[in-house]
Amino acid sequence: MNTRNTRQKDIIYQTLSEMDSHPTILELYEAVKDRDASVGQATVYRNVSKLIEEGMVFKILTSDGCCHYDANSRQHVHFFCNHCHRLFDLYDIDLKFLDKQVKNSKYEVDSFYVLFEGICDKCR
Amino acid sequence: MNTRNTRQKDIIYQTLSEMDSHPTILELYEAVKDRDASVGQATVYRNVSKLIEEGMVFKILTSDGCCHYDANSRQHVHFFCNHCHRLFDLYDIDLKFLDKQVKNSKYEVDSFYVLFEGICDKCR
DNA sequence: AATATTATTGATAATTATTATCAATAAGGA
DNA sequence: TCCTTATTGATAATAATTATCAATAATATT
Repeated sequence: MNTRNTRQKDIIYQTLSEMDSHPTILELYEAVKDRDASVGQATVYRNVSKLIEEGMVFKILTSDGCCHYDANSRQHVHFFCNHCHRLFDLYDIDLKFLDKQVKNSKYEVDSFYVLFEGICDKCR
Repeated sequence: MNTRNTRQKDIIYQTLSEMDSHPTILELYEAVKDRDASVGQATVYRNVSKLIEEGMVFKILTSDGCCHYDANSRQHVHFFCNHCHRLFDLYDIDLKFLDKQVKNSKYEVDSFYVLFEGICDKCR
């Protein structure tokens, strides 16, 4: 037996999947606690790392220091507002061109990641 | 007088500019110390932040926890090898199509950032 | 179903990265 | 040259993440 399916891992993945925001670990931990207060913070860290390795969850990198997480596998761009610090999805940016170049690359590209930074429509 | 040009800031920018790797703060700090051992670590943090605000330096985000920095303003893609953890530039990826979409966006996009992750040619 | 094995957990300590504090220094205008 | 105050270096404080370890529970074996 190599890995085990645990109740905690299920709860963590389900909770993240149902969040449309892109929570930090701490925010995810708070949401998980609402479902099961016994789940520890270290368990959230551990399982999110596992889910990333399994390709079920993606790490989102922004300028604001800490990491955000996303269980949405549909290809999309992230937008980070430097003013209100909101992080959200853009589905109307076409990435087919990039996809094609990735496939023709001499490197083995497992994933790619596109982040826009600027001022969102609400803030300006 | 609002901001001042300091010897330390010059050294930090020059040092980063001449590094073709994309150092972390600590690696940059070590390189800076070789030029002037009196420069403190906090000064490196502070000046890199300033240089980012001024658009002279870019923060590179990878999966490996800490941030890397780049003084190269030429538009390019970063590749992070999940095996050897090297981070390097790709200049042969065409981003014109992204540029175009950025300009037509309803958001004010100040910068965008493209990262590929996978296995580099040396590692496979 | 009962048992044995060991991956995983929760709690907490340790580590690491980054930011804040503050007296001393030095950039640059007067 | 003097004055003002932004910046510095050293260090403390904070925040994010990882390591430790006994207790628990998932699952393979009996």
